[in-house]
Amino acid sequence: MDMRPLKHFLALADTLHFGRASELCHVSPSTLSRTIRQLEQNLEVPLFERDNRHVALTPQGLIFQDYAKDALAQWELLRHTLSRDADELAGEISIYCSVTASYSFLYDLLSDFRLRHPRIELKLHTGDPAESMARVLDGEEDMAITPRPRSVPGPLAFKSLTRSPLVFIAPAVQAGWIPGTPESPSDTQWQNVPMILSEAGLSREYSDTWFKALGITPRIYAQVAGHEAIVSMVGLGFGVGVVPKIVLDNSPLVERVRVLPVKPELPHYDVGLCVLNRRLKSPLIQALWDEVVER
Amino acid sequence: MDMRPLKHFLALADTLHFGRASELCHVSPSTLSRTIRQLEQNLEVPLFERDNRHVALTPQGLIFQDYAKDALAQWELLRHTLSRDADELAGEISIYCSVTASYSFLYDLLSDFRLRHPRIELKLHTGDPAESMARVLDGEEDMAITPRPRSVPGPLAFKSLTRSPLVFIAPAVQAGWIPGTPESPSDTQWQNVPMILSEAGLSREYSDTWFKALGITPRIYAQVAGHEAIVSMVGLGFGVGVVPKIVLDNSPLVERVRVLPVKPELPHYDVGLCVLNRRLKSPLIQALWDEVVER
DNA sequence: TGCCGACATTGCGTAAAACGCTATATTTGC
DNA sequence: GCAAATATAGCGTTTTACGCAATGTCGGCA
Repeated sequence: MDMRPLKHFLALADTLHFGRASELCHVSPSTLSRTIRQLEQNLEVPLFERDNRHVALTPQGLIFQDYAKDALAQWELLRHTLSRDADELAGEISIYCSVTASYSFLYDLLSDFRLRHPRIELKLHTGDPAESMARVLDGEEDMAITPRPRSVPGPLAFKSLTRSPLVFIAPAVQAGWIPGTPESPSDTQWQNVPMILSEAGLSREYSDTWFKALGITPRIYAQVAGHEAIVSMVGLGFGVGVVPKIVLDNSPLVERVRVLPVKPELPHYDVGLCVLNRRLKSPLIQALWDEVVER
Repeated sequence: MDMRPLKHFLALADTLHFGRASELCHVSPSTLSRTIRQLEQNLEVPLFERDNRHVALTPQGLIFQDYAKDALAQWELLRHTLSRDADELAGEISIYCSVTASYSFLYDLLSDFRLRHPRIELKLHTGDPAESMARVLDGEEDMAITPRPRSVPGPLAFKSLTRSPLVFIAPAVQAGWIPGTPESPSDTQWQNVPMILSEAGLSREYSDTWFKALGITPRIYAQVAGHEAIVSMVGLGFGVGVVPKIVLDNSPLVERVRVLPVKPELPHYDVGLCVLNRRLKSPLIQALWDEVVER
């Protein structure tokens, strides 16, 4: 935006003298004269009454003077606002994660980040990790805390934050169907166990693979969205579930459940930050990304 | 003021697509791209995060979007305001006149003018007509109602509005010093008459000339600024005054004074509108001038 | 009254910039 | 891996902006 016409106008309105005003603006008198003429043609009203000897503001010029002062002030204010924002990163980052992530390591990460970039607002959306990839790919969220999938989609970048074993959990109270010897699984031992599994997502895939590898057909009692809900249901005694251990560690129901020491163990759950590759160029995203990389 | 950068920015911010935005703005995509880049360089902050495939507003872009909408709205508002003012004359005209003028013919003139140009504000300043010329010449007033001087100064235009005889007035009540036979003036008759005259101005000049022509040296009791004050003092019985008859006609004290039928009569007082020639180009001034000419 | 100086404006030649077309590089979706 | 999409850089042309010098006009002053 070229604000010179406004500045030139104001200089002339102040001095009422083309020569002096043009000096103030560091342009030739002819340039100033043409600038004013352009303004007048643009607005289709005369701003100055003038002859070869006198210059005076018209009533419209008086109105325009108010406008010009205002517009210039707003422009300068904008520049200051923006330049302050340029020095210090500011804006908004939306992060999708599970409740557990928001309670555990993510909390520390974001605390540090917030101290370093107080003017970046973080919007935390919690939900089922199974959806996290899709949400990031669709651009609904800037980032997500998500388990590393078997293969990371091309447009996505993934940075591991923590690992956590997937574990079988059973109610802390006794129940007839809880496998007595989880170290040596067998179809008979598992066929009557009511399983509480994720509807979808990596933990479900790993569970399915685990059962399939042992030739076991599990009895699925409930399919749940969100690991935290699995803990709840298991704690209530509805069955046996599979969750990352970190979910357990951050659950208020940890006393109500116990880990079944099954063999073979389930794979580890690699939890990390996930973001569109191209969005890494954004200074805000990059700042958070770098914070993670430092760890 | 070229507002296109703002329009282009807003189009891009809406569509987030250079191709479509450039169509909306009737420019080529490369032009739009350069316009945005210029804005960003000017403000020294990025407004869009973009690669070859995606466009997104930065936090600063969001701020600028608010600014741009606002600035454009104000600009349009200004244009409307000014164009309305262009159709209908608006502004301010200052007029200097005597109290009498403001009470008499000027009132009618301005009433009509106000109906025709309701958006022109008139600022009436009253004072001694003797000063009127100087005030107009100095640019302190746009116009003045003033007696036509013996010779009108070059830079001034004068348009006669009305004529009024200069008259001698005496108190209505009897007083020993009031000339008994004003039709035949003589030094003896006048030498003891306390005269109440203008400090300056045409009426004073004419009075002086009248006395001089008759070889009379008047006894000046008081020199007053403003004809109305002369009527007051005469009405109070302090002496004999010289005022334009029109002042008398508009005075509440008209019953307290009477006109002396002196011979020879004083010249007529030619009262009219006076304005700087060069200011006649101003549409406002011209409108009022034309109104006078029509009469 | 006539001349001089001040000053806004215009003509003109040059410099700069703006514009559109085309080409290019990169990315996405199939 | 290929083809479509798309923001952008290069380039030649057109438009615009700028300053200098000239012009015309208005006040002031002798």
